[in-house]
Amino acid sequence: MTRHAAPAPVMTIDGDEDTSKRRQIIDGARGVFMNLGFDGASMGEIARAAGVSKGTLYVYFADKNRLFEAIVEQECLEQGRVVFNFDPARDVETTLREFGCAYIQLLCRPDGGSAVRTVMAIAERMPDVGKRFYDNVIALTMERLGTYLKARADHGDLAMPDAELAAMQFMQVCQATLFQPYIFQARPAPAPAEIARVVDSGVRMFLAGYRAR
Amino acid sequence: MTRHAAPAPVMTIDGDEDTSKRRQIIDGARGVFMNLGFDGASMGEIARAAGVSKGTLYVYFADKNRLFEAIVEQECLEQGRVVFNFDPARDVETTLREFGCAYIQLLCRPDGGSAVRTVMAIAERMPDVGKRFYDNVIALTMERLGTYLKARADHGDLAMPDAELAAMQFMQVCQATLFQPYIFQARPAPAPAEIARVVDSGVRMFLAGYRAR
Amino acid sequence: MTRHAAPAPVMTIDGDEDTSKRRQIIDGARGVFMNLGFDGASMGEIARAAGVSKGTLYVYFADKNRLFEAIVEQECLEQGRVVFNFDPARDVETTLREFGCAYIQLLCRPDGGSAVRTVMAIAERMPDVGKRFYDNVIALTMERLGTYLKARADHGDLAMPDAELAAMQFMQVCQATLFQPYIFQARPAPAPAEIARVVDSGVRMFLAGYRAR
Amino acid sequence: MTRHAAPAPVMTIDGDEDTSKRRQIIDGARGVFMNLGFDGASMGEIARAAGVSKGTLYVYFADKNRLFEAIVEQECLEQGRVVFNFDPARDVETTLREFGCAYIQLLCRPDGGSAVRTVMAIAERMPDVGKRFYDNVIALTMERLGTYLKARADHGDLAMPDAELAAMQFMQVCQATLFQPYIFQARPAPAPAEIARVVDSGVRMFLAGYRAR
DNA sequence: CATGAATGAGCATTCATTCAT
DNA sequence: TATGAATGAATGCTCATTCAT
Repeated sequence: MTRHAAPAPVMTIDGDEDTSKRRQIIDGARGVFMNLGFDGASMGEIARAAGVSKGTLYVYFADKNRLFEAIVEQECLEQGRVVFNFDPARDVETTLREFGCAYIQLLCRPDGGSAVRTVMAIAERMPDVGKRFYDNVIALTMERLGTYLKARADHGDLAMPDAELAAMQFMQVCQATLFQPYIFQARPAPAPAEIARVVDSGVRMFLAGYRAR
Repeated sequence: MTRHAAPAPVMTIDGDEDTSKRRQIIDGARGVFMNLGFDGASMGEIARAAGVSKGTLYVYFADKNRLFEAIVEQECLEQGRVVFNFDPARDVETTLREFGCAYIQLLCRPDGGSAVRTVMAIAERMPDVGKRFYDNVIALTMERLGTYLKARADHGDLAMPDAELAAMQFMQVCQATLFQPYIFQARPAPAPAEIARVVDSGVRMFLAGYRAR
Repeated sequence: MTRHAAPAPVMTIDGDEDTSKRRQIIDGARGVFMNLGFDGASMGEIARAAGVSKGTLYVYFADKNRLFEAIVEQECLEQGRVVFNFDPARDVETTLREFGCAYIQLLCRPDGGSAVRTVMAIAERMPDVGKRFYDNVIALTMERLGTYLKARADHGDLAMPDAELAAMQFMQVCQATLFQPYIFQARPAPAPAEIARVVDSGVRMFLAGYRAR
Repeated sequence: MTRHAAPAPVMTIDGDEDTSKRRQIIDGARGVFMNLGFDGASMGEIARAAGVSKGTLYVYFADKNRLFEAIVEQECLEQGRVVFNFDPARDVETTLREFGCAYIQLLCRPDGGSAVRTVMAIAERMPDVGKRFYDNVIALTMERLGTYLKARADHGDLAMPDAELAAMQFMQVCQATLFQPYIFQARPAPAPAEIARVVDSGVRMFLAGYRAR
């Protein structure tokens, strides 16, 4: 899926094509892109950060756009790999509380916030990149949570007409006073206790609305 | 070196400094910055859009950063001027529904979304700008809604330990499936009916959680 | 005709728009292009030769191609302005001899030869430029000589079915052993005496073929 | 550093050094150089066209210049091998007409024109290459034609003081309206009928001037 | 104050060349 | 010998900024 025209290593047994240079570039470039934004990042800076020459960048990526796309793709993969515990057998309150805290912690990690910020910033000029990130990261999480909620609804704990809407509502409610001050640099990343407090409040409101009577 | 306060206009009677050139520049520049982002906007383009020469830009603003800051400042002022009907006498459900719809419509207007996107994008490099926007636009709205909610709590309609948290929760819950797909360009701006549906659901959840029993 | 989007001088009385910078750039660039060829000439070198900054080049010309086109256009104008004495009243032999010598001298001047070489070299990638040069320089001279020949034919001195073909034949015959060794750098520019000898021989052959009997 | 003479092939019986890789490179590179010019041709493109790696290019040729020189050398050899029928026993008019047509056809073939163009273009920067091409292709043809003309002069058909000058005059006169429009891309390659017409006219003029009386 | 011509540092990108394998 | 990954200098071009008028 993410295969590119990069030179294939000759003597590796397993198919990890992303080893060595290509991966090294992506790893180095991610930080630069995320810290400075697409326009703010220069290929020279990226080359330095990745520990390769500028020319090598172009051996593995056709141009700056493609390199950026690969970074976002990688970010999608990694953020998509984050697994929350949606075991349908677990009780709703604990599950939501744990998920909420983990989700906010992810969003408010320097990496998480930067990815959201950087991709959102470029979305107008590179809609495909924006859509891809939304689909593979945000919508994916929403779907997974939605599936869990539906399972609990079938189980009789919850009652809701639209599980995915409910999922997104919960994800949003958890952000409440946490994410926006952080992403706008109005406040530093929230402390775990603060997160717990806000998520707790969110869980209470969510359950008040959707608990089966 | 060049002054930041606008030159005193010679022929105006009242001291409205923003009347003439300075204002004209801000008005022209806003669109360019919001559509193309800070880095994407060039001073030449801005000069053209504002109908002045590039040199004149530097008569009123020390550099590109300062001009951008002024734009955001102006944006704050204007978005802060948006008044929602928080008449403490109005009933909660209607007030929330109306506010929610208006708020989402504002966020999902090309201008509204662009401002959020543009400021968020630059927040890492220009934290002051980000903080200022957050404080004057988002937090301000939160405070106003919070004040209203508190009034209704005092009135006995609602019961809540933290009115501002509740306010932000409501603002977030209204965004649910609407704002993020829009800002990431995964979907076009939501239709009014869709907004109404999501806001409705948000109001229901909010009241389930905070209605006084 | 050759008007471009260059800034117009404000206080000149006559309409010489090409004064100052634009002209200065063209003059400086010509040498660089002609000596090094289109690809060999760098915009940096051109800027240095013209005594302006690299940025200024782009104020007057959209890109390297356009600058080159302007050079060729200028060259066409100037080479087109070269006037040979085609007074229809003059006798054929003298006229041809004088024209032939002047023409070869033009072709074998460093400037003349370089223009031919440089434009010919780029003709495959920029056919318009090649065609323009051919039309405005070579074909124009052919037409003027053709017109003269026709006049002399009408006068009864010459007899020829196709005056323009005859004109080109004469132009080619004059080059004989002179132009190609020069343009291929196999020999330095021919001395006037050598030119006279070859042109003389060409005139004799031409008149043998086309003198009216 | 790297040798210029080709590596001694290990498995060929006869000493034909140009058989294998070196020849393969030259064959592949010729088209690229001729189509794109010296500067326009990249070593990467050449490697691809020749079906070898970029590194291999440098095994056989010290650098791009040396490779180009070898191409021209090869071109000289091949164009020098083109044999026109200069049988001294053949009658002058037929011989000239046939040679003229063949010569123009050669010049106006894509390959022929491109070689002339490409070498002429580089002659200022690589005078040796230009001279070599002139000597081995153009002058050689001139000498052969000159030798034939002299033979016919000795035979009594023609009378001329300088056979090589006469040869070049004929070669030039044949080009008349054909070669320059073609090489400047002002017109497509001339049709055979058109060539015949112009060459015919050239033959007539030539014989009028040099036929023994 | 207003202009816009001029600047030069900076950018993304290309490409001849090298070298370890 | 043959490879192709890696290099880094050089290129065309942009743009924030300055300054004489």
